[in-house]
Formats: sequence, structure tokens, C-alpha cells
Amino acid sequence: MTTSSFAVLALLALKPWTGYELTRQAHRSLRYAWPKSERLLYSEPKKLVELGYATVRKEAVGIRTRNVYAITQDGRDALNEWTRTRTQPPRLEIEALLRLLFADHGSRDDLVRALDEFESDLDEQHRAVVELMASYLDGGHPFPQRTHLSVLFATFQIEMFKTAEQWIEFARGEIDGWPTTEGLGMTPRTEVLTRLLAEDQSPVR
Amino acid sequence: MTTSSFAVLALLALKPWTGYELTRQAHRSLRYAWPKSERLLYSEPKKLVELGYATVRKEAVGIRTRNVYAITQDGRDALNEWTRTRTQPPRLEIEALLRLLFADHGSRDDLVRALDEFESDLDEQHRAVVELMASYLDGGHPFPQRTHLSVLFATFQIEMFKTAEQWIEFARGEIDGWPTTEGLGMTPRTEVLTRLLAEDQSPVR
DNA sequence: TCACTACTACTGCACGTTGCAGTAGGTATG
DNA sequence: CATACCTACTGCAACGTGCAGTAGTAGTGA
Repeated sequence: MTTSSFAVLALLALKPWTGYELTRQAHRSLRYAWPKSERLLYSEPKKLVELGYATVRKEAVGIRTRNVYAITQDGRDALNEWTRTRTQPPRLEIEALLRLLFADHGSRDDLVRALDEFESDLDEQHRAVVELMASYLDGGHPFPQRTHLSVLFATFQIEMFKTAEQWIEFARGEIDGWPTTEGLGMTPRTEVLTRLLAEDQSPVR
Repeated sequence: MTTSSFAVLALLALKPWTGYELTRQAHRSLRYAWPKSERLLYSEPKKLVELGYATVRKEAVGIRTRNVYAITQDGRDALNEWTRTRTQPPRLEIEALLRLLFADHGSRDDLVRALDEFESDLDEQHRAVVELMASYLDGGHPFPQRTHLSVLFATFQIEMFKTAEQWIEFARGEIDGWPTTEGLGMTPRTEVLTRLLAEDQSPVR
């Protein structure tokens, strides 16, 4: 059982889903905390069935069938045990920052473009969360009794999006003042920033 | 060539490294933007050699040898081309938030503990960055001419750490007001938060 | 000088995960 | 009736991780 298995198990604890529905639901609700491929979302419930944590039922849709997965009591027990285990450390993959770290191998325009792309990726996700919150106000939550959890999670997302977007604006300003991406080193401005950071102070706000 | 291949290639562009040194350097400098396993860091340079982007030289250390990898001109060209390609969207894996989303399957204590663990993981990384900045002030950067890039990157990290830590404090306060993790739904307080978020405003600060 | 420990320096392997191609029926629209 | 999009998967190669295993090197103190 991996964390991804428990993520799927937790979805099954809400209600039975078909494989396809699991991919949709994971895309909507898990994507920002635990992003997993569609492919995996089709494989995991099969593993859960083998372990006795879920059951499958074949359902007819015209000539075709689909798999409906449901959690078992053993599954609920396993889920409850999982909540008592140590949480894994966070893991952030941000290619735009990798580009920044090695920006001296490309032009200033390349770096600025990487930041632009980062910003538009964030904007897209940011807007989606804001819209989701608006829909909750209209009673649009699929599991109304869980709204308090979704909203607290959304608070985290909005905070992070805003901070990241502010930093991008800040970074653009800094880079504007660079004659090139290469070889600048510890300029007076960079020293000011380093000094602030060494005292754990924010140069952005 | 994956993004990870380019990450290793970018390290080789700085200077030649042994396999072991690559794992150390990736741990120090790439971990927060592009976290990769030690295992991969040993495999990637071999692939680069096969592609003609790097060379290996066996170096004797007593009875044993180690592999020293160096970038080729083809490698530098490939690296420069990479800076012009589309940046991948960011990807965040935060198990603590997954626990929050499904906190109704465990106790309130479990949820609070998950947040505590999240916080201590962040704290550890946060402190490491602050210390790194202090060391830069003492001229401790291994590639002094690249300090401006490292420091701008560190600015991002500090901003994100501070924001995440503030949110954790906020979340603890919210959860304190919950009688249980389960079934609360759209309470008056949650509605206040939802309304703020739907208007893209921060409930935290 | 010798035991011990920590560091250096990897490799093999099983398993988790992704991306993509392929397959094909169902449903709504004009 | 065509066609486009949605539903509903599976197979497979390749990417990536964690862990066990192997073993030489360097430094410390007894």
C-alpha cells in the first residue's frame, strides 16, 4: 500500500465509483495535493480489490460493462490506521525554478519566458480554485458535509498562489536590473537580498 | 532526454564531477526545485555519455576507481536548446494536505499531528536556506559568479516557507474551533472563508 | 597498530508511476 | 446520418525510487 493507494481508498470511502469516475474525481479534488496519472487511477482500485480493501461489481452500459468499486470494512480499518502513520515530507517539482538556477546557460529572454509560463500555469490553477469556491456558495459541493475540509485546503492553495505570483513579479523586477544572466555574482543588490534572507526577512513584501 | 537529464547536464556545465559528487551537489542545490533520488543521479551521467553530451574518465583512488564526468560541446548546445523549450507546469506533492482533505476518516489529533509533521519538515528546510544565505555572506558560495541566481531562488523558498508556516498556524486555529473532523460541512465560519476565497481574498493575513 | 566509524562510490533489482498508443461503445448536435 | 466528444478502459515501454548489497578509504582514539 502506497500513499496513492490510500488516496484512492479515501475516495472510495465517500461512495462507490467506477474507474472512470475515479480518474475524474482525482483530477478535480486530489490534483493539487497528490497529483497522479489517469493510468494509475485505473490500476489502484484493482490492487485494493486483491487486498480485500474494496469490491468490484461489473455494471452493464449497453453492450459494454464498467467496473464499480466499493470500499469494504477492512478497507475502512486500513484507512483509519493510515491516518496514524507518519506523514511524508512535501515534495515540490518546479521546472521554472530549475531554469532560474541555471539561467546563465540561456538568455535573459529565456528566463523571463520561463517565469511567464510559470505564472500562467499558476494563474490557471488559481482561477480554478476561486471559481470552485464561488460554486460552493451556490451549494455546489458534491459532499456537502465535507465542505469545511475542502475550504481549509483551498485556503492553503490561495495563499500559495498569491505568494508565488508576488514572487514572480518581484523576480521580474530584479531580472530587469540585470545586464545579462551570466556572471553577475554578489552584486550590491544581491548582497542586500542575501542579508535580508540570512535574517529570515522577506525582500518581496 | 528528460528534465532530470538536463538538470544533471547543467551541473556538468559548471565543472566536471564524479558520480558521488553529483549526488551531493544535487542534494544541496537541486533538492527544492527538482528533487531526484541518489540512484538516478548515478544513472543519468551514463546516459549523457552514451548520447555524446558528456565524457567519462576513470580516476584511481587507491585500489578503487571513480568516474569523473565532463560536459562536451554537444552537451552545451543541447543545454542551450533546452532553455528555449516550454517549461513544465509545477507539481506539488504534499501528503499532509491529502490528510487534511480526508481528515474525517481519522481523529482531530491525527489531523493536528499531520500539520505538526508538515511544519517540522518545512522548518528544517527553512532553517537550511537561512543558514545557506548566512554562509554566502561569508563568501561561501561554491560558484561565486552564480550567487545572483541562487539568491533569487532562495527568495522564492523563503516566501513559500513563511506562507506555508503562516497557513499552518491559521489552520490550527480553525481546527481548534471544530468539535470533530467529521460532518461539519458549511458552518457559518466556513461560509465566511468561502466568501473571502471566492473573492480571491486571503483569510490568513 | 588496530579496531571502529563515517565517508566514499557505486550496482542490481523489484516495484511504483507516467505517457502514449490503441480500442471501442455511448450520446448529443446539427 | 455524420461527426464530434464523452465514456471506459488495457498494454507496454520507459522513467524513477528505495533498498539491499558490496567494498575500499580516511580519520579517531585506545
